[in-house]
Amino acid sequence: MKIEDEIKQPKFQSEYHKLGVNLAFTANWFDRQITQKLKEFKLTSQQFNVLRILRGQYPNPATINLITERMLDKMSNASRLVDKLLTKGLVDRKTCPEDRRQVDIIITEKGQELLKKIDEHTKDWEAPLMTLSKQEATLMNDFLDRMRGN
Amino acid sequence: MKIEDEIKQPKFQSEYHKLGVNLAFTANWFDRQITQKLKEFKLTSQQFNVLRILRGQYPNPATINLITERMLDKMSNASRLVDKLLTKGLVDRKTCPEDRRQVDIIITEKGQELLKKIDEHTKDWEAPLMTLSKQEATLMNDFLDRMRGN
DNA sequence: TTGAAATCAATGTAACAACATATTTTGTTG
DNA sequence: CAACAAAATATGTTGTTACATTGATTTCAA
Repeated sequence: MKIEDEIKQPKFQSEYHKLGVNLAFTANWFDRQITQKLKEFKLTSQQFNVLRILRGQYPNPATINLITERMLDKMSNASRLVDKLLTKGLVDRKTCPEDRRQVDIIITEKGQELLKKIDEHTKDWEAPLMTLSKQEATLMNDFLDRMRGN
Repeated sequence: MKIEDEIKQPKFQSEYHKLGVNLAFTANWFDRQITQKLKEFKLTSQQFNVLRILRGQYPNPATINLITERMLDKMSNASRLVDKLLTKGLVDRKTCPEDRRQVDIIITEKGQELLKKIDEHTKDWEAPLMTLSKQEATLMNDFLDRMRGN
């Protein structure tokens, strides 16, 4: 459905204005889908994001700093997200011996298994994106990159 | 900067996976920019969104339902957003005489003036989007629409 | 016409986000 | 080495979001 119909706004001031609205709306829509799917696994999309970062590091530990650097939403509080994952037993946390200001965080076996189970579904979650051809996806990635500035 | 560098992830499983991440990241980045700019006017981006919907209706009133239908984030609580705008004197609210379950909400003179002042800046806020040509913006709007499914 | 169902908005609540501040440890410089 | 700055993380606070529930009004059907 065209964005004009989704939010019942018959016309926009410009193609650019429309793009801003469309971008916000679509991203919100997409995130909501993912959030919904993750509910089954009792994870928020941010927790999922962190968990995947930790898997990417495994078997090396990650610090809070490293996690923050790689998160999609850099303002959110990695400390407290890790707390949540810790109480679920999905990560281990201990203070780094070399620099006791830092903490070393590692994904646990349980965390890896959870991710593996989720992996079986992620292809489906990307289905909406597959309405674009691979060339179009590449082009859109390029557009998005340029949009955030050279 | 390419998304790989932004979140320091050297490669993605597929162009589609990358697109999902890029979409989330860029939209978040864009919203954060707008949020920052709106701070000067003491509005959140959602309040701004509602205010513009009300201007679109003017001089007709809008109900909470109508606002919700047109909002970008349809899950957020239009009731409470209107509350906020009310205490700032940017909107008027009274129960609809024809159907006393509904409430009629209208943007005030003060609200219109605020929007007018903000209008002077919105072109600048769209600057990132203007790194795309008009054709590219149109194409991208099409991609986004398709992505949300025919 | 009256009672159940539907509609519209408001509210309660738990979790989360944004931002500022505090705490602990390390680095630096006179 | 002492004192101060910087770095890394944690915590406090205030406001917001998501979702469920409630309360009021209208609609509709028996």
